[in-house]
Amino acid sequence: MSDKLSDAVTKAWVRLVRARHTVVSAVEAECKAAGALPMEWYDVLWDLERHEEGVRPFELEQRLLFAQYNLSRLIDRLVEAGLVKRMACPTDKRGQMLFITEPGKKQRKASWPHYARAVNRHLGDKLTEAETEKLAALLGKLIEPS
Amino acid sequence: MSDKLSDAVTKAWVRLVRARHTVVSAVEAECKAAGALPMEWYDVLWDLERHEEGVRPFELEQRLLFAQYNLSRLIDRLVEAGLVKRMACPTDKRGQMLFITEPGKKQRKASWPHYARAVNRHLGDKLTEAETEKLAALLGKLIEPS
DNA sequence: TTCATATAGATGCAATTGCATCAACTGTCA
DNA sequence: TGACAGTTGATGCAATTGCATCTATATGAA
Repeated sequence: MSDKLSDAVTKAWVRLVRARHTVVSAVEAECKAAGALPMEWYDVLWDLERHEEGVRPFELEQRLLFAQYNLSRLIDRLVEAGLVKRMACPTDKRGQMLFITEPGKKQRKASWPHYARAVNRHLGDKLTEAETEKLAALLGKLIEPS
Repeated sequence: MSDKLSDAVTKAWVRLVRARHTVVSAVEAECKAAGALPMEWYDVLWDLERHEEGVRPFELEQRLLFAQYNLSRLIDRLVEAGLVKRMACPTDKRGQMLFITEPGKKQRKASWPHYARAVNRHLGDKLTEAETEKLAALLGKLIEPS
């Protein structure tokens, strides 16, 4: 029983993977061509920008669903690119606090319109407002903890 | 205008990425722990199994949305593992025909129940039948060519 | 305190991916 | 025909990812 998949579940599974792939690769290709930052970089910068008080890497890891070792190296790259600053964490000597730099803010902001346009084109324009809300609601159920 | 994202579109975009990540990583982790084949291997084998007459790599590329260079090397690995056979293509000397081997069929089949259970658990069980169908229909609209 | 266990983050190494480009055909059109 | 653009698949090299493990510090129980 539990190792039968209904047609509906199979279809939803396949389409979840396909739709995400189709939409994300179209958006990323367009944004890359336009010179925008990669999506992951954008996400980190955006999170840091909304938390001016500083962010711990493990928070980012949880909020953005990164693997720890990938995030660690992504931060390296962001720091090297001058978009993020690492500071020692005052309350935990193991840890660090991350901050977005001015160039980071500038580049994040410059990338935004490209993402907005691309997401509208490849997602927003394909659904009505009501459908979009319905989709978000259904996807929400897949994310909620069990 | 087109570089504004409505709240609904933003939410759907974020959740599309999150939901796929959450569901796929849960499914893959479970299947891997159970000793099942990786999802990509499974997909290729399943496609080959349904096309006993042989499959050209470029067909796989289109049907399964692989990048050409990734597929080329994935096939290398499958051949090396003895799950797939490469044969010269009789009608196009540039090309090849791919076939699943008996061990390939066996392993594909052995992996199936693990995928079925995991997909049921992480997707099917989170939605009603009607919701699942609605989700598939909405995702379908994101895949359809423009 | 003091030891055991858990958490934060980094890193060496192997595997995979992305990019650019190549060689070997095919198919088309003059 | 025969040049030429297009297709099929492979590959060198750099970048990224995954895995396992490590160091340093924190935390909690005895």
